[in-house]
Amino acid sequence: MTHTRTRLERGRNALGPALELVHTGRAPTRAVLTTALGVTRATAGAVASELQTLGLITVDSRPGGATGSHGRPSHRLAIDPGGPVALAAQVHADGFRAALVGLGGHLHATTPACTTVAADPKEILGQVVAAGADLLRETGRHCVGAGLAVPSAVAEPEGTALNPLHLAWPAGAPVRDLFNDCLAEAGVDAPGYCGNDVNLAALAEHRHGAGQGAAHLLCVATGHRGVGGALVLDGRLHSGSAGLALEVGHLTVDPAGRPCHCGSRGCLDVETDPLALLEAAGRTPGPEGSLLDQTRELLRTEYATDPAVRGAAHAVIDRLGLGLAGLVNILNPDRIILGGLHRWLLEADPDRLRGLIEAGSLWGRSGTVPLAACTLDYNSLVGAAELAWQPVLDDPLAALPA
Amino acid sequence: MTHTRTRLERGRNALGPALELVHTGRAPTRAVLTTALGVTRATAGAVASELQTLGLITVDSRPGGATGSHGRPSHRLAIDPGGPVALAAQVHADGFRAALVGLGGHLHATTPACTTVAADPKEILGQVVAAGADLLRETGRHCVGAGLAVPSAVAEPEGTALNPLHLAWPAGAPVRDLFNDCLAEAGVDAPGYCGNDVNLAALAEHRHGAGQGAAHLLCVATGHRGVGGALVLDGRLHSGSAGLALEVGHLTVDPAGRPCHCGSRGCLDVETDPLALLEAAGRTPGPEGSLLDQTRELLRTEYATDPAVRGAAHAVIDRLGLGLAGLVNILNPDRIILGGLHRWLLEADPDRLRGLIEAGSLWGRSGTVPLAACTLDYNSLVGAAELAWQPVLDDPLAALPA
DNA sequence: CGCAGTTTGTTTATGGGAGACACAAAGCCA
DNA sequence: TGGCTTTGTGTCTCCCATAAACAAACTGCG
Repeated sequence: MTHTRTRLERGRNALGPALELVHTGRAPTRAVLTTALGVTRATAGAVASELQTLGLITVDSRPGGATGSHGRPSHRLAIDPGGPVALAAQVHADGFRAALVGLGGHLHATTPACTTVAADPKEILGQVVAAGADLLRETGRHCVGAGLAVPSAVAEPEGTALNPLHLAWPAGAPVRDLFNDCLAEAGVDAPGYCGNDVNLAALAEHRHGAGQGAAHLLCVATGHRGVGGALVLDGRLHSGSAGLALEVGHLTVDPAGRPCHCGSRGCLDVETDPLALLEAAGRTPGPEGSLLDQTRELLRTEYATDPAVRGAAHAVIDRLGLGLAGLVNILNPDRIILGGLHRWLLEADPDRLRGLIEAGSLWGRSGTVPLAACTLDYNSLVGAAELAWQPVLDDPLAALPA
Repeated sequence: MTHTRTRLERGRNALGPALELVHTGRAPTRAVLTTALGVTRATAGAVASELQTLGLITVDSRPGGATGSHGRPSHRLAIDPGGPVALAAQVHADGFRAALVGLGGHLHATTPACTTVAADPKEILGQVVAAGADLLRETGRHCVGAGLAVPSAVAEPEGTALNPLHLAWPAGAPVRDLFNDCLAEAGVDAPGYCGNDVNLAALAEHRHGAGQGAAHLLCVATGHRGVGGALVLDGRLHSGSAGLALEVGHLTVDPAGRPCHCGSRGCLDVETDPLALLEAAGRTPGPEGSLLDQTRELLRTEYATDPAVRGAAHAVIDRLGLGLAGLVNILNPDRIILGGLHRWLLEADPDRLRGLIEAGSLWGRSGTVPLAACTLDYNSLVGAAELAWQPVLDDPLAALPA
């Protein structure tokens, strides 16, 4: 059961990589943990039991069922469902939401979607943090940290929101500091981190969703308004030297297109977001439901029957394909995942989009560009939690006092 | 002088990082090596003397001159000028060149520029390798490996040249295999590596030139024809999942511009290369000298006096600025360096180019984008040598048999 | 049922590499 | 010349990981 004393008390070397392997589902058993870490069985055993005593994972020595192969069955490794959690928060154009997320990207609790919006960031952040703190109180969980997803580029290392256009916040709002203030006021004793929502969604998808195993993952998504991008390189989010990478919204995809608030015309931001599709289809935005939901319904119910809808979808797909081809030429990712409306467009006509990317990129002409849909629910929330989990993944012993 | 025996014979842990620090000029003395590695003085001393016995660096315990500060003077560390070399080779639209490059990016010998061109890659590679082998014979140096720079994207892991348009080679030519064949035939017993010339130039500039210290370095350059780009992230070349990243030549910078061989119009490739500047200035390419040299002369002698030349330069600068702003929005580099004609354009009017980038990028609007010129001579050759040196930098003991 | 074969977990002995520490060396400055 | 500062060197020790041997648990077969 337990190991010798001398082993249990020691350091911090392979612990982080081992926890990350379990966290991302790449080490379901102790045997594969051994080979994935490239260490001996003895070391892997010590590391696993150390993580177990930290309360982070469970080591199940009685699999019970048949293993399907020869030899002694390996111990099952899993995230401890009773372990600590991270507080995740998201604010967007239509409201906010909070959640508790454990290791492995497991959602333990979520608040219902709240539709309050306010021009004062402190006000909204106070509400979402209070909602998260309530969840913590109800569940009695230990909280390792808190993460916040915002629909804006977040400058590093300042932690300021540079272009929160769709929140009507002041540009340059110090979201990270405000978030930490709200955490302190709500009695949550944990560090707070902030990031762009699409960046965090990409991170979550890379670790737990459609991006698993990709070395260079590109994610492009449109939610309520505007278009965001993200790049995960070798497992780490590439947010640029100042946190401003992958601001893909202003790639030009139609030189004669709509004017954009950036001063140019035909930007991805205004040519491929939900409003663009509705307008191209000759529809006016309805009063209820978000624009994203309206486009989803439109594609689901009328894409097959209404030529105008189909034509509009194709036009938007064509512009999206142009933008993605440009990104592929610059980044050469080995997987592309699409979220929001872009996901529905991909699913409406995958071949059209794929063909455009392959025709428009050097790489596409020489092979197949793997294109997939985001699959995770609440991926921005899960990604926000990843920010809070990162110190634990980097060094579990240092990050957990116990 | 020498250390205790037990220390000299051991492993391979801090050796690589230490050699890289000396190689890139960031560890001029043993004291700063100690702090840069974050280890104790004892460890740094053992590592330095190990590298010395390997014949890679010199450790000078007698500085002689005044140190300018208190305390015992630290031992000087330098690349051993008598150490091994890498064979570097470059082929381009107008010919080829070979060189021997030591650690630290030191050029030990170069062949004169040769203007032979041929549609058969094997023929040219045989000639350039033979020239390099002659240099090796003349100098009697030990060769750790060979690197080749080509003006084409090089697909990894195949090692094939995907778009050697300006060499009139067949697309998909297996350059790395051909290069290794030529090395073997020339009696050079060393592994051969290949890369894109601009990528390798960026790598060289990052380690020894204008890119030193940059965490996210973007390099854009135009040589004889076309435009290339490169990105160095955290000290490693980012060449994408298949070696095809930073194919920036086909960013659209003028929707109504010249037709491009890629099928689109107004690509960076055809709007900002030397030919584009000459045409915009109303000049016809002269018979002698490369197009690059002609544009350099034009800018040097007539930019200040001829309004047509100035207007043409400004037009090209404007398009380059548009392309760079797009790249900055995607990559958010903390330094941009320009080579070839782009360098001369930057030096002709730095404020104009800088202003365009800052106006056109989210990051630029919030701060200063560091923009600089490439400074290294033969940076593609030095970068090609870096490929060959990389195994030594990663693990000196494993890479050097002695 | 028992045994060979296979794979995995556990224990013990061993060793390499880096840190802590004390001391020596080599320059400044008064 | 003697204090002060910084750096190089030797010794001891500890920590982490490995190797090797053994034990455990399952499959499949006769």
